[in-house]
Amino acid sequence: MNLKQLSQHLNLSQTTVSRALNGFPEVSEKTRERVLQAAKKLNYSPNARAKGLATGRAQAIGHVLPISDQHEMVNPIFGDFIAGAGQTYAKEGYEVVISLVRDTEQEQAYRSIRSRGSVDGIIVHGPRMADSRIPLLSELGMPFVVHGRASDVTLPYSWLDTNNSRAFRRATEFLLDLGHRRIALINGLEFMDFAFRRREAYVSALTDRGIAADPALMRSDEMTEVFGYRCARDMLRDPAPPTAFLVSSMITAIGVRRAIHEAGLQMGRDVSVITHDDDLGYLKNGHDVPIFTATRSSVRSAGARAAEMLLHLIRTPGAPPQTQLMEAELIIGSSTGPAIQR
Amino acid sequence: MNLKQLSQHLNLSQTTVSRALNGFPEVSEKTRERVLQAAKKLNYSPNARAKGLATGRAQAIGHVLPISDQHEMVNPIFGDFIAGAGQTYAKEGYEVVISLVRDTEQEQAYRSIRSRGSVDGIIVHGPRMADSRIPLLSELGMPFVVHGRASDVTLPYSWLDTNNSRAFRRATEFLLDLGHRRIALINGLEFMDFAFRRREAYVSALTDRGIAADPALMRSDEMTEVFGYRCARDMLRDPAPPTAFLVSSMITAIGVRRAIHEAGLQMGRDVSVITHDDDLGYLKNGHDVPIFTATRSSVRSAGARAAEMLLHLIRTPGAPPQTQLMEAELIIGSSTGPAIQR
DNA sequence: ATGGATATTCAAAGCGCTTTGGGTGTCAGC
DNA sequence: GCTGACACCCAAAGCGCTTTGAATATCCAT
Repeated sequence: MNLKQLSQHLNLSQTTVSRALNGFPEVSEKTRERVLQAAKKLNYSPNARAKGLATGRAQAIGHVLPISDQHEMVNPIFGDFIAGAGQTYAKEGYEVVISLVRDTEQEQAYRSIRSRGSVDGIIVHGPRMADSRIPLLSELGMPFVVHGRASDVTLPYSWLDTNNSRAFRRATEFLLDLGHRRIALINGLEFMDFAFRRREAYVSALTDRGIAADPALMRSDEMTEVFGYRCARDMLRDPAPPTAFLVSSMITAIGVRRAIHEAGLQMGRDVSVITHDDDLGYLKNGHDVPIFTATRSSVRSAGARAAEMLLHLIRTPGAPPQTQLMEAELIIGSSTGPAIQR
Repeated sequence: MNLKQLSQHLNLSQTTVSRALNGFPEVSEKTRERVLQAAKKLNYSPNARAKGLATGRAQAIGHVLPISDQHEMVNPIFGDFIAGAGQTYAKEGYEVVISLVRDTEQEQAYRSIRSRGSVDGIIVHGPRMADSRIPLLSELGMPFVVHGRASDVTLPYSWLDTNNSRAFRRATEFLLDLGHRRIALINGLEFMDFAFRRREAYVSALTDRGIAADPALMRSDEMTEVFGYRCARDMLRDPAPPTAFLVSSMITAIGVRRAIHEAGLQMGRDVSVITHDDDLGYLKNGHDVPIFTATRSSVRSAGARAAEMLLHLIRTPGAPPQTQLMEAELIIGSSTGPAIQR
């Protein structure tokens, strides 16, 4: 069923039917009603491609996921992010198109997305410190919002980020206040902006209390469970083991906990752990009592908010860049306690 | 840059340029070369909407994710599935369009996807036992592949599934062979087809050995970490606790492990655990030594395979439905051991 | 030279929609 | 009765591509 058929069925012109469906004022209420009825009954909905071609709008948002070469995996927070953004999109009639792009093909991918014109805007995931995608998208004149920030990019752009610095500073200070002096940092890949900021905050919180950061206590890699396990296992075997771990994701923290248990220690008593918690739907940090002391920031609401920002940019051409910094809560769980001399 | 501009630039007709770019034989090698050069230099790529409108093909695949009303979450295996499928799609020049759809809006959503025509085929995720989407899509004449199966649907359709029955039967028998008699099943939601099959297999494996399944040892819910934790905690407090757990996902199994530790027990010695393992990139089951004894089946390769099947269906109209059953490996880890009388 | 393949190119129609730039009919005001 | 304003509706152009049906150029055998 297409517009032509529908309009013939109604004995109206395509113009009138189109206008009736799109809420234009110059069509009488009576005919509009008639058109809407018929459209519903005949299950008509306009062809997205034709509509897009005619209007120049795709009614779709692109999410470009950098795909990790090592693990061929998609960042597990993406599902929740899209669940949040999806709400907003659905409300406004936008679709989501995703492309998985390897690092080596990034630039080409963005250019071709641009010229294919299949999306009206883009959410940039996983920004690096000096992310070339940002100047590129600016140059291409395509609306975009970055989930995160790129510390080394100077030109203005829209972003939505968690206050990683403050979160990790507070977490570090919290551990210091508990008497911990040897605090390990199990971080994400440090060319990722969020991980860089977290490390900076951790290091400076230590330095401010007169403690030099010990490179032996700092690790950085993709945030898998196994990575957390290995780091913690190795460090706990050290003659001078850490008394606390600061971890960049729940999944990694679960690996850390596994290593702690395996070493015959008890988390929260013998060794403390603080993790960042993205508040993923399937991986809640306990229920009434949190498992981990954590810096919590919901990635689902970040998704919803980023989507709103992007839709705003799309609808208001020439709008100035939007930015938003979301604070993380420090949730006190049972994984932290006073430092113990061993 | 569009076709018209490009063809003017080259002093050729749009026809010739279009044909040159799309590899038609009736254009001389010399001009083809010239066209390709220019297209590259001027960074031309055809407008997807216009191309789609003209050809009737969208060059896009729809992934419809049922979104859980309770947790507003996207199934965590989705990321890996799409990572697998994405490889195949990218190779063949297809995009991925995803829609998040609530249960209540399923039918409407599929109809509108159909008539909007923004995708050429659909992957159906999370099939229920009597899934109405399957007859609907058949009726709409839209190519689709189901990730999983729907036991109660009789008409033929294409699917790709893990052999859940065999996997869970083997796992149950493995535990029985170790002397376990009180085996708990921590399952997914049992209106989901995979969960139903797993339960059937578990029950019949027990029955075959003369053991009646104990309803007190069977739970079913969304497969979160907290769910696993609660089930195990409650069951372990019971006067007649299970000596083994059969769990439907790694994440849930991690919750089970947490409850076991919290009860002061040791997994693999005091209590055994077998879990299904989707082999997610960020949640590998250990490295050299598996953490859990597990039935393993890679959801990433399922994605890749399902994508291939779907593309085949799209390209071969009238092709008979394709089906594929993937066997899960039984991986022996350190979470299982002989039953202990307590 | 000439007719017929063969190779190469092109103009124009069409995909399903929106939007421009009129039409027609009705009615109040003079 | 005539004009202008207003409400309502329509034919046709255009979005950027593919594809049909022809036209032109080239070449070989006659």
